[in-house]
Amino acid sequence: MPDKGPEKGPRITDATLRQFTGYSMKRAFITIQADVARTLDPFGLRMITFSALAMVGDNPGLSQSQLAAGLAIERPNLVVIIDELERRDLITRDRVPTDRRTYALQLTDEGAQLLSQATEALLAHEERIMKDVAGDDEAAMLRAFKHIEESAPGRDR
Amino acid sequence: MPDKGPEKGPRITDATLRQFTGYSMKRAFITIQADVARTLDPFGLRMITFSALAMVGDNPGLSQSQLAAGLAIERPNLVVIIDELERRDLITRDRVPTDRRTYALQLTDEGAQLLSQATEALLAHEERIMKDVAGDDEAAMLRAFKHIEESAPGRDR
DNA sequence: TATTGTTATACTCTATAACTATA
DNA sequence: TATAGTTATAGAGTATAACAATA
Repeated sequence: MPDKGPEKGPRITDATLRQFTGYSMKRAFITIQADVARTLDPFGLRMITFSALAMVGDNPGLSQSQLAAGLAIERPNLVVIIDELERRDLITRDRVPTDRRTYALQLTDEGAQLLSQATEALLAHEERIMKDVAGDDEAAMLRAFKHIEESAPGRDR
Repeated sequence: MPDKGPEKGPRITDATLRQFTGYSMKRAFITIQADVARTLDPFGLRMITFSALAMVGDNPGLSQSQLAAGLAIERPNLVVIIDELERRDLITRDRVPTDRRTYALQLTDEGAQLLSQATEALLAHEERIMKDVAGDDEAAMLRAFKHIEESAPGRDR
């Protein structure tokens, strides 16, 4: 026996799992997710609270139901998220006169400023994570994502 | 006002979020994840239990610690997974004489057969989900995943 | 009757501390 | 003392049922 190399290494193969796009995508996604979480932490934001801020910023005046649908989360789960963002004076819940059931969500100036800063930080991190990915490959990946999303059977949510 | 179109549509934009690869990847991943879950359900498997079967199949005799590391989950969480697979007679926990602390995990014949059937079903579904993705784009996407994973700061887990 | 926001609740996934038995 | 497997537990994230106010 010549050399077994470092005795401790797990030396595990994932050959079968590597056949599946979903497996590779999960690993890449976990990497990105962890980096996003680290990047947003100094702003007191999580992925979901940042997404909520961004979507309210893009769609001022939308309702909680619309936002929940846009974020693909259930309405009850959005309530606590909006509670938190409102408590921090990042968004406002404005009553709408024509339908007193709904709230019109708006960013405060402070919310818009935080969103802008967090967006900038995320873009910088994204650039670092994608630094070894060829520009053509990134474009191809985004095309693939679009087709995958469109392949969903029940994509009416 | 000419035509407002269907009155009910949310008409929400995610322009800001679409700047981020992580956001598009999350949506694509959720699509795939849901399809994988539907596909594995008839086999009584979840994504994580299928992955455990596949990795034991590729690495017969590995320990629970090695498997947990390979699956990137914590050891305590693997225990219940192995409990379940063992109870269903899909894998065995064999004592190893040289180190009585560890178990050597093996697929049973039944486990190997179920793994084979589930793998076949997953590959068929994968083909359907990727049907509109150009072959070059799929290869580019997988290259991108690899670079993203390698960009992780603390990738020593 | 249906919808918006809400409360309560439950289930899954994930993470950590601490124990036991072995080494 | 260190490690493998285990137990208990806690925290996220996510999902459903049911209610009050309003349409």
